[in-house]
Amino acid sequence: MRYSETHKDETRERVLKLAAKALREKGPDRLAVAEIMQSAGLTHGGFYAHFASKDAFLEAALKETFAQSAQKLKRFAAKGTPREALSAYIDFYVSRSHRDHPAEGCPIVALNSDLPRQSKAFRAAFDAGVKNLVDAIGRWIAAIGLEDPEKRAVSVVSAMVGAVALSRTVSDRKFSDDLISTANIGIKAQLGLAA
Amino acid sequence: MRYSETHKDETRERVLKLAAKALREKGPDRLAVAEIMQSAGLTHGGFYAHFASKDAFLEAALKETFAQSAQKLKRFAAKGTPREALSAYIDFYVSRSHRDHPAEGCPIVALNSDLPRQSKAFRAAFDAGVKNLVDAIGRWIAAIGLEDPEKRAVSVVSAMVGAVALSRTVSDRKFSDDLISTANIGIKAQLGLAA
DNA sequence: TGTACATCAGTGAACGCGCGTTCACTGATGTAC
DNA sequence: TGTACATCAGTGAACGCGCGTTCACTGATGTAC
Repeated sequence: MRYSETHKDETRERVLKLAAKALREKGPDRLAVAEIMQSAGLTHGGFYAHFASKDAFLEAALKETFAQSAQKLKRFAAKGTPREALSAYIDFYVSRSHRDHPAEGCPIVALNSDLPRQSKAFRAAFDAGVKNLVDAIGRWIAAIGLEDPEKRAVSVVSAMVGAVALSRTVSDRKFSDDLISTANIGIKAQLGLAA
Repeated sequence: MRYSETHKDETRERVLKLAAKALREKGPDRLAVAEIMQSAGLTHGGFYAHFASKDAFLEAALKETFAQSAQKLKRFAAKGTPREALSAYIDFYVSRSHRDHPAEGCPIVALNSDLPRQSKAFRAAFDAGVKNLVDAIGRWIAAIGLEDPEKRAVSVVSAMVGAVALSRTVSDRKFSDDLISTANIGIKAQLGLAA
Protein backbone atom coordinates (compact mmCIF):
# COMPACT_ATOMS: atom_id res chain seq x y z
CA MET A 1 0.00 0.00 0.00
CA ARG A 2 1.13 3.52 -0.73
CA TYR A 3 0.36 4.54 2.85
CA SER A 4 1.08 2.57 5.99
CA GLU A 5 -1.64 0.36 7.44
CA THR A 6 -2.46 2.88 10.12
CA HIS A 7 -2.02 6.01 8.06
CA LYS A 8 -5.69 6.89 7.72
CA ASP A 9 -6.40 6.38 11.41
CA GLU A 10 -3.42 8.50 12.29
CA THR A 11 -4.68 11.29 10.07
CA ARG A 12 -8.10 11.08 11.68
CA GLU A 13 -6.55 11.25 15.13
CA ARG A 14 -4.42 14.22 14.15
CA VAL A 15 -7.42 16.10 12.79
CA LEU A 16 -9.45 15.29 15.90
CA LYS A 17 -6.75 16.49 18.28
CA LEU A 18 -6.59 19.79 16.44
CA ALA A 19 -10.37 19.97 16.32
CA ALA A 20 -10.65 19.33 20.05
CA LYS A 21 -8.66 22.49 20.68
CA ALA A 22 -10.29 24.57 17.98
CA LEU A 23 -13.74 23.54 19.16
CA ARG A 24 -13.15 25.03 22.59
CA GLU A 25 -11.72 28.20 21.09
CA LYS A 26 -14.16 28.89 18.30
CA GLY A 27 -17.25 26.99 19.32
CA PRO A 28 -19.14 24.55 17.13
CA ASP A 29 -20.59 27.13 14.74
CA ARG A 30 -17.40 28.99 13.94
CA LEU A 31 -15.29 25.89 13.63
CA ALA A 32 -14.93 25.55 9.85
CA VAL A 33 -14.25 22.24 8.15
CA ALA A 34 -11.85 23.72 5.60
CA GLU A 35 -9.92 25.56 8.28
CA ILE A 36 -9.38 22.49 10.44
CA MET A 37 -8.26 20.41 7.48
CA GLN A 38 -5.86 23.14 6.45
CA SER A 39 -4.41 23.30 9.97
CA ALA A 40 -3.69 19.58 9.60
CA GLY A 41 -1.95 20.21 6.29
CA LEU A 42 -4.79 18.75 4.23
CA THR A 43 -7.46 20.05 1.88
CA HIS A 44 -11.12 20.15 2.79
CA GLY A 45 -12.14 17.61 0.14
CA GLY A 46 -10.72 14.74 2.15
CA PHE A 47 -12.81 15.56 5.19
CA TYR A 48 -15.67 13.26 4.24
CA ALA A 49 -13.39 10.26 3.94
CA HIS A 50 -13.01 10.57 7.73
CA PHE A 51 -16.33 11.97 8.95
CA ALA A 52 -19.90 11.46 7.78
CA SER A 53 -20.85 15.08 8.37
CA LYS A 54 -19.79 18.16 10.27
CA ASP A 55 -22.17 17.16 13.07
CA ALA A 56 -20.60 13.72 13.38
CA PHE A 57 -17.21 15.40 13.38
CA LEU A 58 -18.20 17.83 16.13
CA GLU A 59 -19.42 14.95 18.23
CA ALA A 60 -16.12 13.12 17.79
CA ALA A 61 -14.16 16.26 18.60
CA LEU A 62 -16.18 16.85 21.76
CA LYS A 63 -15.62 13.26 22.87
CA GLU A 64 -11.92 13.82 22.35
CA THR A 65 -11.97 16.85 24.66
CA PHE A 66 -13.78 14.91 27.36
CA ALA A 67 -11.41 11.99 26.94
CA GLN A 68 -8.53 14.36 27.58
CA SER A 69 -10.31 15.70 30.66
CA ALA A 70 -10.92 12.19 31.92
CA GLN A 71 -7.25 11.37 31.53
CA LYS A 72 -6.31 14.43 33.50
CA LEU A 73 -8.70 13.34 36.26
CA LYS A 74 -7.02 9.95 36.38
CA ARG A 75 -3.61 11.53 36.60
CA PHE A 76 -4.74 13.54 39.62
CA ALA A 77 -6.30 10.47 41.21
CA ALA A 78 -3.05 8.57 40.86
CA LYS A 79 -0.97 11.26 42.51
CA GLY A 80 -1.79 11.04 46.22
CA THR A 81 -4.52 10.61 48.80
CA PRO A 82 -8.09 11.49 47.81
CA ARG A 83 -7.79 14.58 49.93
CA GLU A 84 -4.64 15.71 48.13
CA ALA A 85 -6.02 14.79 44.74
CA LEU A 86 -9.24 16.71 45.26
CA SER A 87 -7.44 19.75 46.56
CA ALA A 88 -4.96 19.66 43.69
CA TYR A 89 -7.71 19.23 41.14
CA ILE A 90 -9.60 22.24 42.46
CA ASP A 91 -6.37 24.25 42.31
CA PHE A 92 -5.87 23.12 38.75
CA TYR A 93 -9.44 23.84 37.69
CA VAL A 94 -10.17 27.08 39.50
CA SER A 95 -7.01 28.82 38.39
CA ARG A 96 -5.85 31.72 36.30
CA SER A 97 -4.12 29.30 33.98
CA HIS A 98 -7.37 27.49 33.23
CA ARG A 99 -9.13 30.79 32.71
CA ASP A 100 -6.48 31.93 30.27
CA HIS A 101 -6.28 28.76 28.16
CA PRO A 102 -9.75 27.74 27.05
CA ALA A 103 -8.41 25.62 24.19
CA GLU A 104 -6.77 23.26 26.67
CA GLY A 105 -9.40 23.65 29.36
CA CYS A 106 -12.65 22.05 30.40
CA PRO A 107 -15.23 21.87 27.60
CA ILE A 108 -18.03 22.38 30.11
CA VAL A 109 -16.82 25.91 30.68
CA ALA A 110 -15.94 26.56 27.06
CA LEU A 111 -19.13 25.27 25.47
CA ASN A 112 -21.99 25.21 27.98
CA SER A 113 -24.08 27.94 26.44
CA ASP A 114 -23.63 26.63 22.89
CA LEU A 115 -25.14 23.35 23.92
CA PRO A 116 -28.88 23.85 23.40
CA ARG A 117 -28.24 24.64 19.73
CA GLN A 118 -26.29 21.47 18.97
CA SER A 119 -27.26 18.02 17.78
CA LYS A 120 -28.72 15.41 20.06
CA ALA A 121 -25.57 13.31 19.82
CA PHE A 122 -23.42 16.28 20.75
CA ARG A 123 -25.55 17.01 23.77
CA ALA A 124 -25.48 13.37 24.81
CA ALA A 125 -21.68 13.36 24.71
CA PHE A 126 -21.62 16.56 26.74
CA ASP A 127 -24.03 15.10 29.24
CA ALA A 128 -21.83 12.06 29.71
CA GLY A 129 -18.82 14.30 30.23
CA VAL A 130 -20.57 16.32 32.92
CA LYS A 131 -21.64 13.18 34.75
CA ASN A 132 -18.17 11.74 34.54
CA LEU A 133 -16.69 14.83 36.19
CA VAL A 134 -19.36 14.96 38.90
CA ASP A 135 -18.87 11.25 39.62
CA ALA A 136 -15.10 11.58 39.89
CA ILE A 137 -15.38 14.49 42.30
CA GLY A 138 -18.06 12.59 44.21
CA ARG A 139 -15.77 9.58 44.62
CA TRP A 140 -13.04 11.75 46.11
CA ILE A 141 -15.49 13.40 48.48
CA ALA A 142 -16.80 10.01 49.55
CA ALA A 143 -13.26 8.75 50.09
CA ILE A 144 -12.54 11.69 52.36
CA GLY A 145 -15.50 10.65 54.46
CA LEU A 146 -17.81 13.64 54.04
CA GLU A 147 -21.56 13.18 54.09
CA ASP A 148 -23.75 13.38 50.98
CA PRO A 149 -20.87 13.06 48.53
CA GLU A 150 -23.12 13.19 45.44
CA LYS A 151 -24.82 16.39 46.51
CA ARG A 152 -21.58 18.00 47.50
CA ALA A 153 -20.01 16.98 44.21
CA VAL A 154 -22.78 18.67 42.26
CA SER A 155 -22.39 21.86 44.27
CA VAL A 156 -18.63 21.82 43.89
CA VAL A 157 -18.72 21.29 40.14
CA SER A 158 -21.33 24.02 39.75
CA ALA A 159 -19.17 26.42 41.68
CA MET A 160 -16.00 25.47 39.78
CA VAL A 161 -17.64 25.80 36.37
CA GLY A 162 -19.35 29.04 37.32
CA ALA A 163 -16.18 30.58 38.68
CA VAL A 164 -14.07 29.88 35.60
CA ALA A 165 -16.88 30.84 33.24
CA LEU A 166 -17.48 34.10 35.06
CA SER A 167 -13.80 34.90 35.35
CA ARG A 168 -13.51 34.62 31.57
CA THR A 169 -16.28 37.12 30.96
CA VAL A 170 -14.78 39.83 33.13
CA SER A 171 -12.40 42.30 31.53
CA ASP A 172 -11.03 43.80 34.74
CA ARG A 173 -7.94 41.72 35.35
CA LYS A 174 -7.72 42.28 39.08
CA PHE A 175 -11.40 41.58 39.58
CA SER A 176 -11.05 38.38 37.60
CA ASP A 177 -7.96 37.28 39.55
CA ASP A 178 -9.74 37.94 42.84
CA LEU A 179 -12.78 36.06 41.62
CA ILE A 180 -10.65 33.00 40.89
CA SER A 181 -8.83 32.99 44.19
CA THR A 182 -11.96 33.75 46.22
CA ALA A 183 -13.86 30.93 44.56
CA ASN A 184 -10.90 28.58 44.92
CA ILE A 185 -10.64 29.21 48.65
CA GLY A 186 -14.41 29.11 49.14
CA ILE A 187 -14.84 25.78 47.40
CA LYS A 188 -12.02 24.15 49.31
CA ALA A 189 -13.33 25.56 52.59
CA GLN A 190 -16.72 24.00 51.87
CA LEU A 191 -14.97 20.64 51.73
CA GLY A 192 -12.84 21.21 54.79
CA LEU A 193 -9.70 21.40 52.68
CA ALA A 194 -7.74 24.13 54.40
CA ALA A 195 -4.61 25.57 52.84
CA MET B 1 -46.21 62.81 8.94
CA ARG B 2 -47.51 59.49 7.71
CA TYR B 3 -46.28 57.82 10.92
CA SER B 4 -46.59 59.17 14.41
CA GLU B 5 -43.66 61.11 15.91
CA THR B 6 -42.53 58.12 17.93
CA HIS B 7 -43.27 55.43 15.39
CA LYS B 8 -39.69 54.67 14.44
CA ASP B 9 -38.51 54.50 18.03
CA GLU B 10 -41.38 52.21 18.86
CA THR B 11 -40.44 49.90 16.02
CA ARG B 12 -36.85 49.84 17.20
CA GLU B 13 -37.96 49.00 20.72
CA ARG B 14 -40.24 46.27 19.48
CA VAL B 15 -37.45 44.70 17.42
CA LEU B 16 -35.04 44.93 20.34
CA LYS B 17 -37.43 43.27 22.78
CA LEU B 18 -37.87 40.37 20.38
CA ALA B 19 -34.12 40.25 19.77
CA ALA B 20 -33.37 40.20 23.48
CA LYS B 21 -35.31 36.96 23.76
CA ALA B 22 -34.06 35.42 20.54
CA LEU B 23 -30.48 36.26 21.44
CA ARG B 24 -30.64 34.15 24.58
CA GLU B 25 -32.30 31.30 22.71
CA LYS B 26 -30.24 31.17 19.54
CA GLY B 27 -27.02 32.88 20.51
CA PRO B 28 -25.40 35.73 18.59
CA ASP B 29 -24.29 33.64 15.61
CA ARG B 30 -27.57 31.93 14.87
CA LEU B 31 -29.67 35.02 15.42
CA ALA B 32 -30.48 36.05 11.85
CA VAL B 33 -31.33 39.62 10.89
CA ALA B 34 -34.05 38.61 8.43
CA GLU B 35 -35.66 36.27 10.94
CA ILE B 36 -35.88 38.88 13.68
CA MET B 37 -37.33 41.47 11.33
CA GLN B 38 -39.89 38.96 10.12
CA SER B 39 -40.88 38.13 13.69
CA ALA B 40 -41.59 41.84 14.13
CA GLY B 41 -43.74 41.82 10.99
CA LEU B 42 -41.16 43.68 8.91
CA THR B 43 -38.81 42.88 6.03
CA HIS B 44 -35.07 42.65 6.45
CA GLY B 45 -34.38 45.65 4.23
CA GLY B 46 -35.47 48.10 6.90
CA PHE B 47 -33.05 46.73 9.45
CA TYR B 48 -30.29 49.20 8.60
CA ALA B 49 -32.56 52.17 9.17
CA HIS B 50 -32.46 51.14 12.83
CA PHE B 51 -29.03 49.59 13.36
CA ALA B 52 -25.63 50.34 11.87
CA SER B 53 -24.66 46.66 11.62
CA LYS B 54 -25.51 43.28 13.04
CA ASP B 55 -22.80 43.77 15.66
CA ALA B 56 -24.27 47.07 16.80
CA PHE B 57 -27.66 45.39 16.92
CA LEU B 58 -26.36 42.50 19.01
CA GLU B 59 -24.85 44.94 21.44
CA ALA B 60 -28.15 46.80 21.78
CA ALA B 61 -30.04 43.51 22.21
CA LEU B 62 -27.65 42.37 24.92
CA LYS B 63 -28.02 45.68 26.75
CA GLU B 64 -31.76 45.18 26.59
CA THR B 65 -31.45 41.77 28.28
CA PHE B 66 -29.30 43.18 31.06
CA ALA B 67 -31.67 46.12 31.48
CA GLN B 68 -34.48 43.63 32.03
CA SER B 69 -32.34 41.75 34.55
CA ALA B 70 -31.53 44.98 36.37
CA GLN B 71 -35.21 45.82 36.60
CA LYS B 72 -35.93 42.42 38.06
CA LEU B 73 -33.21 42.99 40.65
CA LYS B 74 -34.81 46.28 41.62
CA ARG B 75 -38.19 44.65 41.98
CA PHE B 76 -36.71 42.12 44.39
CA ALA B 77 -34.94 44.86 46.32
CA ALA B 78 -38.19 46.75 46.75
CA LYS B 79 -40.07 43.78 48.11
CA GLY B 80 -38.79 43.30 51.65
CA THR B 81 -35.77 43.28 53.91
CA PRO B 82 -32.35 42.63 52.34
CA ARG B 83 -32.42 39.20 53.86
CA GLU B 84 -35.78 38.39 52.30
CA ALA B 85 -34.83 39.95 48.99
CA LEU B 86 -31.59 38.00 48.74
CA SER B 87 -33.25 34.75 49.64
CA ALA B 88 -36.07 35.36 47.18
CA TYR B 89 -33.65 36.28 44.43
CA ILE B 90 -31.65 33.10 44.90
CA ASP B 91 -34.89 31.12 44.78
CA PHE B 92 -35.83 32.89 41.60
CA TYR B 93 -32.44 32.42 39.98
CA VAL B 94 -31.51 28.91 41.03
CA SER B 95 -34.80 27.38 40.02
CA ARG B 96 -36.26 24.91 37.58
CA SER B 97 -38.24 27.70 36.00
CA HIS B 98 -35.09 29.67 35.21
CA ARG B 99 -33.43 26.54 33.85
CA ASP B 100 -36.39 25.85 31.59
CA HIS B 101 -36.80 29.36 30.16
CA PRO B 102 -33.48 30.62 28.83
CA ALA B 103 -35.16 33.21 26.61
CA GLU B 104 -36.46 35.05 29.68
CA GLY B 105 -33.49 34.19 31.90
CA CYS B 106 -30.13 35.59 32.81
CA PRO B 107 -27.92 36.34 29.80
CA ILE B 108 -24.83 35.39 31.79
CA VAL B 109 -26.00 31.79 31.84
CA ALA B 110 -27.36 31.83 28.30
CA LEU B 111 -24.37 33.44 26.59
CA ASN B 112 -21.20 33.06 28.68
CA SER B 113 -19.37 30.69 26.39
CA ASP B 114 -20.23 32.64 23.25
CA LEU B 115 -18.57 35.68 24.69
CA PRO B 116 -14.93 35.33 23.61
CA ARG B 117 -16.03 35.25 19.96
CA GLN B 118 -18.03 38.46 20.08
CA SER B 119 -17.17 42.11 19.43
CA LYS B 120 -15.41 44.26 21.99
CA ALA B 121 -18.54 46.32 22.53
CA PHE B 122 -20.59 43.21 23.14
CA ARG B 123 -18.09 41.95 25.68
CA ALA B 124 -18.00 45.31 27.39
CA ALA B 125 -21.79 45.30 27.77
CA PHE B 126 -21.63 41.78 29.16
CA ASP B 127 -18.90 42.77 31.54
CA ALA B 128 -21.00 45.65 32.86
CA GLY B 129 -23.94 43.31 33.32
CA VAL B 130 -21.89 40.85 35.35
CA LYS B 131 -20.56 43.58 37.60
CA ASN B 132 -24.02 44.99 38.10
CA LEU B 133 -25.31 41.64 39.30
CA VAL B 134 -22.33 41.04 41.58
CA ASP B 135 -22.67 44.53 43.05
CA ALA B 136 -26.38 44.12 43.71
CA ILE B 137 -25.84 40.81 45.48
CA GLY B 138 -22.92 42.37 47.36
CA ARG B 139 -25.11 45.19 48.62
CA TRP B 140 -27.65 42.75 50.00
CA ILE B 141 -24.95 40.71 51.68
CA ALA B 142 -23.48 43.87 53.20
CA ALA B 143 -26.90 44.95 54.42
CA ILE B 144 -27.36 41.63 56.17
CA GLY B 145 -24.14 42.31 58.02
CA LEU B 146 -21.95 39.48 56.77
CA GLU B 147 -18.21 39.97 56.43
CA ASP B 148 -16.43 40.37 53.10
CA PRO B 149 -19.59 41.11 51.13
CA GLU B 150 -17.75 41.59 47.81
CA LYS B 151 -15.97 38.27 48.04
CA ARG B 152 -19.08 36.45 49.12
CA ALA B 153 -21.03 38.05 46.30
CA VAL B 154 -18.55 36.79 43.74
CA SER B 155 -18.73 33.28 45.14
CA VAL B 156 -22.50 33.33 45.26
CA VAL B 157 -22.88 34.58 41.69
CA SER B 158 -20.37 31.99 40.45
CA ALA B 159 -22.30 29.25 42.15
CA MET B 160 -25.66 30.50 40.88
CA VAL B 161 -24.48 30.84 37.30
CA GLY B 162 -22.70 27.50 37.39
CA ALA B 163 -25.70 25.69 38.83
CA VAL B 164 -28.17 26.94 36.23
CA ALA B 165 -25.70 26.48 33.38
CA LEU B 166 -24.89 22.93 34.48
CA SER B 167 -28.53 22.06 35.06
CA ARG B 168 -29.29 23.05 31.47
CA THR B 169 -26.65 20.73 30.05
CA VAL B 170 -27.88 17.64 31.85
CA SER B 171 -30.47 15.49 30.12
CA ASP B 172 -31.44 13.40 33.14
CA ARG B 173 -34.41 15.30 34.51
CA LYS B 174 -34.16 14.03 38.06
CA PHE B 175 -30.45 14.66 38.21
CA SER B 176 -31.00 18.19 36.94
CA ASP B 177 -33.81 18.85 39.42
CA ASP B 178 -31.65 17.61 42.28
CA LEU B 179 -28.77 19.72 41.07
CA ILE B 180 -30.93 22.84 41.19
CA SER B 181 -32.32 22.20 44.65
CA THR B 182 -28.98 21.11 46.09
CA ALA B 183 -27.28 24.23 44.76
CA ASN B 184 -30.13 26.42 45.92
CA ILE B 185 -29.92 25.09 49.47
CA GLY B 186 -26.13 25.15 49.50
CA ILE B 187 -25.88 28.76 48.39
CA LYS B 188 -28.41 29.97 50.92
CA ALA B 189 -26.71 27.97 53.66
CA GLN B 190 -23.42 29.68 52.83
CA LEU B 191 -25.12 32.98 53.55
CA GLY B 192 -26.86 31.83 56.70
CA LEU B 193 -30.25 31.99 55.01
CA ALA B 194 -32.02 28.96 56.42
CA ALA B 195 -35.31 27.80 55.00
C1' DT C 1 12.04 -9.34 -14.26
C1' DG C 2 8.61 -6.45 -16.31
C1' DT C 3 3.99 -4.80 -17.47
C1' DA C 4 -1.02 -3.99 -16.63
C1' DC C 5 -4.25 -3.29 -13.31
C1' DA C 6 -6.34 -2.33 -8.64
C1' DT C 7 -6.42 0.35 -4.47
C1' DC C 8 -7.34 4.36 -1.93
C1' DA C 9 -5.93 8.74 0.85
C1' DG C 10 -6.02 12.95 -0.58
C1' DT C 11 -6.99 16.95 -4.25
C1' DG C 12 -9.41 20.86 -5.93
C1' DA C 13 -13.15 22.61 -8.65
C1' DA C 14 -17.94 23.25 -8.31
C1' DC C 15 -22.70 23.62 -6.25
C1' DG C 16 -26.29 25.36 -3.35
C1' DC C 17 -27.67 27.73 0.50
C1' DG C 18 -27.96 31.11 4.20
C1' DC C 19 -26.86 35.41 5.61
C1' DG C 20 -25.21 40.35 6.18
C1' DT C 21 -25.49 44.31 3.55
C1' DT C 22 -26.88 47.67 -0.18
C1' DC C 23 -29.94 50.39 -2.78
C1' DA C 24 -33.43 52.10 -5.91
C1' DC C 25 -38.07 52.35 -5.12
C1' DT C 26 -42.95 52.75 -2.87
C1' DG C 27 -46.73 54.91 -0.89
C1' DA C 28 -48.86 57.32 2.73
C1' DT C 29 -49.27 61.84 4.32
C1' DG C 30 -47.66 66.50 5.67
C1' DT C 31 -46.40 71.21 3.75
C1' DA C 32 -46.01 75.17 0.46
C1' DC C 33 -48.29 78.15 -2.39
C1' DT D 1 -59.68 74.68 -1.76
C1' DG D 2 -56.69 72.21 -4.69
C1' DT D 3 -52.29 70.79 -6.70
C1' DA D 4 -47.24 69.87 -6.69
C1' DC D 5 -43.62 68.60 -3.99
C1' DA D 6 -40.96 66.78 0.11
C1' DT D 7 -40.37 63.39 3.67
C1' DC D 8 -39.21 59.00 5.29
C1' DA D 9 -40.31 54.15 7.36
C1' DG D 10 -40.46 50.30 5.16
C1' DT D 11 -40.00 47.08 0.71
C1' DG D 12 -37.86 43.59 -1.94
C1' DA D 13 -34.51 42.41 -5.41
C1' DA D 14 -29.73 41.80 -5.78
C1' DC D 15 -24.76 41.12 -4.42
C1' DG D 16 -20.87 38.89 -2.38
C1' DC D 17 -19.06 35.82 0.73
C1' DG D 18 -18.33 31.80 3.65
C1' DC D 19 -19.31 27.32 4.34
C1' DG D 20 -20.91 22.36 4.17
C1' DT D 21 -21.01 18.96 0.83
C1' DT D 22 -20.15 16.37 -3.59
C1' DC D 23 -17.46 14.23 -7.02
C1' DA D 24 -14.40 13.18 -10.83
C1' DC D 25 -9.69 12.86 -10.67
C1' DT D 26 -4.59 12.07 -9.18
C1' DG D 27 -0.63 9.63 -8.14
C1' DA D 28 1.94 6.63 -5.35
C1' DT D 29 2.49 1.91 -4.68
C1' DG D 30 1.03 -2.95 -4.01
C1' DT D 31 -0.50 -7.27 -6.60
C1' DA D 32 -1.34 -10.55 -10.50
C1' DC D 33 0.58 -12.93 -14.10
